[in-house]
Amino acid sequence: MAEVQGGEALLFLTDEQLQQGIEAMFFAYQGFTADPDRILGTLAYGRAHHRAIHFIARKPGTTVTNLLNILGVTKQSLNRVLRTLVDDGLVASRIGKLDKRERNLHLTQEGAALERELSDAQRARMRAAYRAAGPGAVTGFRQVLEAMMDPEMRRRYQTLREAQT
Amino acid sequence: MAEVQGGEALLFLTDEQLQQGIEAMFFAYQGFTADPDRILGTLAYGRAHHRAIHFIARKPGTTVTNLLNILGVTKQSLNRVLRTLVDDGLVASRIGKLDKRERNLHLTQEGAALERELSDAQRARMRAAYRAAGPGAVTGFRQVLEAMMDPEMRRRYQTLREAQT
DNA sequence: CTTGGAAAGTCAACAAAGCTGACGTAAGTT
DNA sequence: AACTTACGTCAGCTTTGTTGACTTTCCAAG
Repeated sequence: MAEVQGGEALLFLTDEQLQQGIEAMFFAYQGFTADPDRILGTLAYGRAHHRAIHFIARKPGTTVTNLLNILGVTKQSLNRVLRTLVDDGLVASRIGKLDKRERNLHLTQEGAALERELSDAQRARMRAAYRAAGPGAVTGFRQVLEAMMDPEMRRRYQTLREAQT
Repeated sequence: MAEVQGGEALLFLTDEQLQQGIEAMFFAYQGFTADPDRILGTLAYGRAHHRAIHFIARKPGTTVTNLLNILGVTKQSLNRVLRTLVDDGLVASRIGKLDKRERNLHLTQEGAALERELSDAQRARMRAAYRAAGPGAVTGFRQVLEAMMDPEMRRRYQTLREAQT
């Protein structure tokens, strides 16, 4: 019976199956970061810069504190990265209009160009993976990933989804 | 028609959808490593130690070079981690019987105990995510992850699956 | 059988990026 | 006026990656 197949996955979640899921995450994440890493390697930037650029592009005008919460690092760590990006003219940090303590972060033209280059590479891989796995798999993929997040991060992830620029 | 749904996911892969997949990977990976990181934080170990322990447990007697290929780091980087594990009595490094240049790596009782603690935490989260997402989602999850890997890594991943101790 | 190269592993030094703690300044809030 | 928040920075430490130089061991060609 077909029911056995589905039931099996739910009821007989062997340690071996879970282990394979864990290893799949590990190897897939390597692939996930491989293309941007290659591009960044040629410049003087790392993965931390990519993450900052990504989320500034995603939510233009976002504040430092907001970025901090999304990335889950300390402000000292983020500041180091942000400073180089501002100094190099990839990111503009403007004093907030309403609350002058805040800094609103935007990508400059140059920053947006790098963002596009990085995103294009990563999206191309994601697209290829989606295509290879098929439409049904995509839904499952997203469901499991979402369930794997910490509740706090899931909230932020969903917030990003809603705020589609 | 139901066909439209499936077709849509394939044909209308908007950048926005791909972007969400990318962000899901990012946030999910944070959750994926959160539990082991918490445990490791109390000890003097980090994520690199976890990875080494994991794959030694997975393939007892494996060599340093093999581990190197799986982890995708330099041997010097791995060596540092390995040395502390050996010094602390978590890993046994025995000179190879056939080829004395090789070292066969095994977990000691103490090492196996830590491995179990870490694995249990990570498996628990994976199990919870699988349960929450449902049996159908699990297949899709694995398919997309597998498609996202570099071919080289996919080969290694599949090798691990076959060699179930 | 020797010798020369390749492979496995180790030591040293450096870089990226995370962390904590302390402190300063400006701007809101009570 | 006192408190809090947002941001930036200095200093110092840790983990984990990198390259370069080295030893030991193995194997194969001469």
